[in-house]
Amino acid sequence: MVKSQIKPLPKNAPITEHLAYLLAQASREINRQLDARLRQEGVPIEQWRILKVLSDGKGHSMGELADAVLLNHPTLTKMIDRMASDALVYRLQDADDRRKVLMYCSDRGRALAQRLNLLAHSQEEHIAENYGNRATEDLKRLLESLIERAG
Amino acid sequence: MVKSQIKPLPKNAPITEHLAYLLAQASREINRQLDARLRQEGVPIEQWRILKVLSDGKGHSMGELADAVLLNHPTLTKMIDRMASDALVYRLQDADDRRKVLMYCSDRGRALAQRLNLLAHSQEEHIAENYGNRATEDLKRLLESLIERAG
DNA sequence: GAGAAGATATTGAATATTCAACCATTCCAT
DNA sequence: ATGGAATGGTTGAATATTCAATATCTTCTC
Repeated sequence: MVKSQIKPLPKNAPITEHLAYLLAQASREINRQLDARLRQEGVPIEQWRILKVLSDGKGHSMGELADAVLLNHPTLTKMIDRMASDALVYRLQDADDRRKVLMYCSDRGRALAQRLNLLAHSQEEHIAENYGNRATEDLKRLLESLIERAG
Repeated sequence: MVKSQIKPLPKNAPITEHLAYLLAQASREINRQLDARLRQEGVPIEQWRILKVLSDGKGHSMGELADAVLLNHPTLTKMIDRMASDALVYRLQDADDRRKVLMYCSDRGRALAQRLNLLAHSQEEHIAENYGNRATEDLKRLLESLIERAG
């Protein structure tokens, strides 16, 4: 039995060998493509994420939502302000813990979410076609386990 | 022979099943950790990338650099302004094509780059330890090929 | 149960990013 | 060679994000 063939990252490896860089590059590119599709509805990616999470119909607190959609609290507050004035979502104070604000999406928001889901779904399919189902699935599973350990 | 076992993404899959989301989440988390380390030197990730690219000693045009460090042009211009006033980098007009500006890093910049490389390298090692060499390598190769096809 | 400590969300000022317009230079066609 | 298109970079205004401070409510402790 032979020791692992994998060589350690050389001290002065090019930036393209760093995991942090590869993740940033891939994320940037894929999200740029997704963004281009969602712009058909004039909606930035973060709003799609918010609508998607809220379309389960349950109330979600701001903190919960911020984690789920990868935004920090003040940024989310301001984005929700915009979406509320577009009548896509609305706030209700939590009766059990009155510090909390529960977010819901309106019928209008839910309808938009559905149209956005179609656009996002078609992008996923496009990736799977070009890149291969196997590779796509492998990549997703590796990312999930990285996220789990890194958290 | 059996057809692929991989099932297509359901129409209303949770957001955590979307590749774009997983990439954003993983990139955010890993880069947040890297950022925390680089802050020991008071430098944001983008400046590390810039210094790393420029420490080959050759001149790099702004456009070239913007691509390499994942910033768009105006953002890069302003960041270079700051780094130039910190005497980390300097501009020289390209003699062959006077539209271009070539960027170089100073000795001070190169020294900082070396310290940053150590911090970044130790993070890579930390990831490889916690996550496994095999998984880390697999993930990198999958990301590289995704980037290649998506470009 | 009173008061301190912690949690949740928002705000306002400072900072950073983006979009569109701009200037300078080079390339290309005539 | 000359005028128009294309390329490379910067700037300024508009927009978005972040940090620190704040207000409100809950929980814990004595």
